[in-house]
Amino acid sequence: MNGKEQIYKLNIKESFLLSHIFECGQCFRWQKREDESYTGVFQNNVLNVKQENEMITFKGICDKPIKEVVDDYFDMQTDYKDIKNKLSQIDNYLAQSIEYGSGIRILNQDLWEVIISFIISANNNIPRIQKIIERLSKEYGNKIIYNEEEYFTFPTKEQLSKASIEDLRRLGLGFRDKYVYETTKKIIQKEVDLESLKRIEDTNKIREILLTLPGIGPKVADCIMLFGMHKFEVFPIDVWVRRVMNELYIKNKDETKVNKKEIEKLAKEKYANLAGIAQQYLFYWKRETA
DNA sequence: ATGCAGGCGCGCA
DNA sequence: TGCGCGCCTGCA
Repeated sequence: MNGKEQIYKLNIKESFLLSHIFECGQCFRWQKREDESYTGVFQNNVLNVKQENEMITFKGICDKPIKEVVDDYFDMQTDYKDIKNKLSQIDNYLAQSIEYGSGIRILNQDLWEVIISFIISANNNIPRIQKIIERLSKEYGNKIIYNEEEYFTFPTKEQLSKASIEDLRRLGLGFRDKYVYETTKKIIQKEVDLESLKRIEDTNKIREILLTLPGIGPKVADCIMLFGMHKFEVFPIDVWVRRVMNELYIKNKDETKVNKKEIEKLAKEKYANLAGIAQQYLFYWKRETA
């Protein structure tokens, strides 16, 4: 199947909008094209996705049947309508943000890629994060040709372990170079084994383990669990979420002084086991309307 | 041009 | 435990 283009069409009525999915902050490797379609690389796949009304066309190079690849990656088995109904009943603020980001879905991304990507995201801006990840992929990933263009897979941990701290610095990672280097080493040596990590149920236990990796603090750990492990109950708190939670509920004059514990408590009480999804709607709404 | 961007790790009370 | 600070880099 490798090397040959596959096509898959799908009719979706709701809870699927490419701009919401790719611009809610969960992924870094999807580029919008002139025709409003998006092209991206994930695992060993290069995909172009075009949405026209309710018809969505997926095409590209996959190492498995494209339907399987798409259904898994785009989280087709999860009923977002049901989730949105539940969350909308919590309060009007959330209902409003859900309406705004109604097409958001949490992608099933590769855990390893998410770990490295979110270490890179620390104190960084999105264009630069994207550029760094592209350079890493071009330097250490595998080349895939599609429509006569070159694409590069995100490097495996073995591929990335070839990079020295100096190599990483040269690729523009800045002070995160040593975090990526050390974390890669720890994962290669199975000081943290990603396969066994995936089998752990308790999110607090997973977080505890992730926090032992350099460059991973509370926010990055929660992003990794939400985007790389589909843990819907975690609530990553970054500046935007702090901002929106303060504005909606806490109303402190100085948002930078808002206690993180207070936000955590609020999220748990209000959103419970769907806090992570609520976070995505709130984050997207606040950031897009800022 | 200085400040800032989707935090982390460190040192210090 | 909790807080303040410095940090690579690129871009406005």
